[in-house]
Amino acid sequence: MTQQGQRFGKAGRRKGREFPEALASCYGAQMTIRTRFAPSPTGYLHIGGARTALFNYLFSRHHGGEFLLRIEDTDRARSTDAAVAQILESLDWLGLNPDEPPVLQSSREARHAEVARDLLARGLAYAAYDTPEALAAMRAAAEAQKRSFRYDGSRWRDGAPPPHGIAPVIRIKAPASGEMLVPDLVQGEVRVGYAELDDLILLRSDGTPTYLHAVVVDDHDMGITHVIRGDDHLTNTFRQCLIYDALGWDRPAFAHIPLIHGADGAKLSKRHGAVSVLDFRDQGLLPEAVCNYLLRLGWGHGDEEFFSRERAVELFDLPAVGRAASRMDYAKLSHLNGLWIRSTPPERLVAEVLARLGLAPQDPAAARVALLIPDLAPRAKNLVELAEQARFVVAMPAMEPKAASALDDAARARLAVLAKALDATDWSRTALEAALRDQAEVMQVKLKDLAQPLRAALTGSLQSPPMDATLVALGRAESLARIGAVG
RNA sequence: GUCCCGUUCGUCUAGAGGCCUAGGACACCAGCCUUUCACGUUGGGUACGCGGGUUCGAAUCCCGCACGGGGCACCA
Repeated sequence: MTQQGQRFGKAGRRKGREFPEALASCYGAQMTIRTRFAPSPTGYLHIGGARTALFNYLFSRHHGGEFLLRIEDTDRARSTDAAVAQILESLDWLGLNPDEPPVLQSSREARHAEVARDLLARGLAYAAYDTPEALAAMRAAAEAQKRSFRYDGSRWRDGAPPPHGIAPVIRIKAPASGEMLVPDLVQGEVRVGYAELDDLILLRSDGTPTYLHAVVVDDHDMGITHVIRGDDHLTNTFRQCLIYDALGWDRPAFAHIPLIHGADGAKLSKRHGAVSVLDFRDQGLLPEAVCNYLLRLGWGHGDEEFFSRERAVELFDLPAVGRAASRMDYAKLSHLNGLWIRSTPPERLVAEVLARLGLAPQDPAAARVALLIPDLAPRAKNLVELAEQARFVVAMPAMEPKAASALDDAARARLAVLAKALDATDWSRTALEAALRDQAEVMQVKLKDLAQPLRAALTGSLQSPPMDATLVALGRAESLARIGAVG
């Protein structure tokens, strides 16, 4: 059995999904897998889109294929250059850069029209002369009779004479009976009666392509082998297959992944909190954590929770993706981010923190930050917190009330003695810790009763990394100055 | 309304007929560790939507119901 065969052996029967032979063979065939992410630039890249992009990326990488990007900007009124830039920036931040330059759908309108006209010439599509008003009336009539609306273009199909003064749309001739079967790598076999599908519009009366048509033509021309997208497109797939079939083109494999919902189970929107990828970046999340979290939404691998990009590429495959929508859980994202912060090289964290504190790398305070980061990292859930916690080494902050109350007369007296002892100590963590313990013993107080006042004096707070680390980061002169300042 | 899809702890999930007195993670609670706060660690409670089948045996297969989501544009 080949490696491919084994993989499909497990995947193909997962969760009761039986994949048809055709799909199984295409899955194992020696072809280069090409996936694409195709957002429309009408707003920022949100978390749902990011996951779709991630799954496309991971799937193509897992199978040694390519990942492409297409900007679906055919809706000129709503598309903006700013949105395109934001999407590109978001994908770059997530580390999901396409293997080829992005394709602008708007640049391909001539090709879309050409394909539609070809269908028309071959008698597989027809011109329809209904006005928007007439269409609206038909829809209203259907609703009044409580039956679902299905466009009936038999007049034009049968060659009724074109009326004057109405620019036609081009509609496809859909089969009237039978059943369409669409194999889906996530959903299994999905079927629908042709009677449910009507003659959709390929080209609008102004000659521009509709979404359904443009997508089919572009995916075909770009050599897309696997269309992976949100399951809000599932029923669109039937309509697109109508076009593929009419054209005589091979249909790509489809995979419709479930949507992400907010904590209340409703479609994710701004009121649920941060949903834009760039918001997550600004809130101090690491791209690795965001991808890790997104990967675990709707997909799992045994008890594993922590996935590097490499590990994700190694393990990810479509048949293991669940079919139910999942809810966004910010607490878990935050936890994962903490995990990632703890496993990120300190140099990178230092760079992030310096940027957030507005410090140049050559700034004297930058060195103190760098010294403290390894001890700060386990205490922060995100980069914003990390930067805030490092701020005290740059300049002595205002004393917190609780910290101030830890500095009573007795405490200050102890600090004065401690300062002398420290000044006589080698400025290393081990020596400083020993000195601290020695002094506590000499003063006959608990270490805590010496450490907390010291912490208050040094950081203005009652929470910080261990005192030896803090003293080293601050340096001898600054540490003694801060102790002196409260005496 | 109609078509399509779904339903395991509060949440994300493991689970492909016996390994399930249902496992892991987040969150929550309690203990330990400790120089504070974290980190770490130990333990705890909480789930197979409901009803019928099939089977010696079902979270797993089938049917129905309920509930939820998505689509039904000259938007994408």
